[in-house]
Amino acid sequence: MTDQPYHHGKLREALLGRAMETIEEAGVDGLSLRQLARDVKVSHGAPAKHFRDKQALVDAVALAGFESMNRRILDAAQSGEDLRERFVSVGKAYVDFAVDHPALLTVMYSTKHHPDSSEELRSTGAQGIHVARAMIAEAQQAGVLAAGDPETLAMVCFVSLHGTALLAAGGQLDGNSVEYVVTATTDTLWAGMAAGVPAAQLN
Amino acid sequence: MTDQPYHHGKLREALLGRAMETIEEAGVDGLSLRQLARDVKVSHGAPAKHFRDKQALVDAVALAGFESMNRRILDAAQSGEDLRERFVSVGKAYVDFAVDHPALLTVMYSTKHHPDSSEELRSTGAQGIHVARAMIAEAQQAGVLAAGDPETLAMVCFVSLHGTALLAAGGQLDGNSVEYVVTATTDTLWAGMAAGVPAAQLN
DNA sequence: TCTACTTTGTTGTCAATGACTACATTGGCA
DNA sequence: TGCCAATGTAGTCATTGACAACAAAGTAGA
Repeated sequence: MTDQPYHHGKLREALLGRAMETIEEAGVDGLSLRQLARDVKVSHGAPAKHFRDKQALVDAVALAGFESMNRRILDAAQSGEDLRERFVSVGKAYVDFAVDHPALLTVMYSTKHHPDSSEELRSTGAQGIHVARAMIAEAQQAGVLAAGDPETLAMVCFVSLHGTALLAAGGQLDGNSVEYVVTATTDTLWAGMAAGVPAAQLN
Repeated sequence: MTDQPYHHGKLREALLGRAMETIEEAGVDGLSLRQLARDVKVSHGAPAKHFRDKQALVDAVALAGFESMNRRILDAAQSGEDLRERFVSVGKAYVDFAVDHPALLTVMYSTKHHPDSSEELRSTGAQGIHVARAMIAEAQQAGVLAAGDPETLAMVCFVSLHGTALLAAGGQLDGNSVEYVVTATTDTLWAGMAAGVPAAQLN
C-alpha cells in the first residue's frame, strides 16, 4: 500500500468540505457519515472524533455557510455610491448566494430553526439584518427615506428578501428571473419606506 | 388477542394523520415508516400498500397541508370591507398558518421545492399567489393602488410574506410579535404599491 | 353459489446507516 | 526517554427503508 500517514491531519476540514459538496449535490438526506468517511479515505468511525454525531456535522456546515454569506453581504453594502443602489446590492448579494448554494441555504435555515441550535449559529445567522438596519438609518438621516423605526423596517426588508432568497434557491419564481424579482422587491420596499407608512394603519 | 379485523379500513387516513402529528412533534427526520406502523397498530409492511415509499407519504402530507392553508387564505380574502384590510388579512392568514404548523410548513415547501415534485403539488402550492394578484388588480382598478403589473406585484407580496411566514414559524423574529411583523410588512408593501415604483429604477 | 381476481395486510429478509466500544498508532511534552 | 491525550481503526448492534412471498378479505361474473 502507499504509505498513508496514520494521522490525516486535516480530517475535520476535509470532512466539512466534502460534506458541503455532498449536500450541494444530493441534499442533506444524501449525506451519510459512512459514505463521507469512504470519500475521504478514512474508516467509518473516524468522523465521530470531530463531530459528535451527524447533527453536529450539519451544524458546522450551516455555520460555515452563514459566515460565507455574511462576507458577501458586507462586501455588497460597501459597493456603489447611491444609498438606494447599495440597498439593492445587498439584496442581490443575499439572493445570489441563495441561488449559488440552494441546498446549503436550506440546511442553513432548517438548522438555525432547529429547537436546540447553538447561540453562535443564531447570532451569525442574524448578522445580515444588522447591515440592513444601518443602511436604513443612514438613508433616513440623509432625508432619502421617511421617518420610521429602522429596526422594524430592517426586519421587514430582511423577511422579504429572505422569502425571495428561499424561493429563488428553489427555482420557485415561475417564469421570472431572479434579477427581476429581487429588483422588484427591493424597489417596492424602498418606495414604501420613502413614502412612509401612515401611522394610523398600525392599529 | 382482541379480534382485530384483518382489514384496517382507513389505514391511509390513519397513516396520514399520524404522520402529520409526528412531523409536528419531531420533524420529518423523526418520521419513521416502521414507527408509524407501530403507532397505528399495523405491521411494518402495510404502509407500502398506500405509499410507495417514504417520499410518497411526505408528498401526501405536504399536499394536505397546502390544501388546508389555501382554505384559510380564501376565507381571509373575503373578510373585511376595505381592500387594504382584506390584503392584510390574507397576509395574516398565511403567516398564522405557518405559526400554527411550523414543521408542516417546512415540509410543505421543501417537498414542493424537490426536483421531482408532482404537478398537483406545485399548482396547489401556487394557489395563494393567485388570490394576491386578484386583490391587487382590483385595488388598482379602484384607484387605490398605483399602476403596475399585478403579476409582478403579487409575486413581490408573496415572496415577502413567505419570508415572514418561514421566520415566524421558526421563531426567528427576535423580540417582535408575529402580528407586528406581518402588519409592518403588509403596510410597507401596500405603501410601496400605492406610491408606485418609479419605472426609471427598473433599469 | 362457486370461482377467479384484486386489494389490503402480514411475515421474513436484506443492505445501509448511525452510534457505540475496545483497541492501535501517533505526536507532543515534561 | 517515556508518558499521555488526540486521532484513527475495527468490530458490533439496533433501527430503518425497501422488497418479496404469502394470507386474508372483499368483489364481480358465470
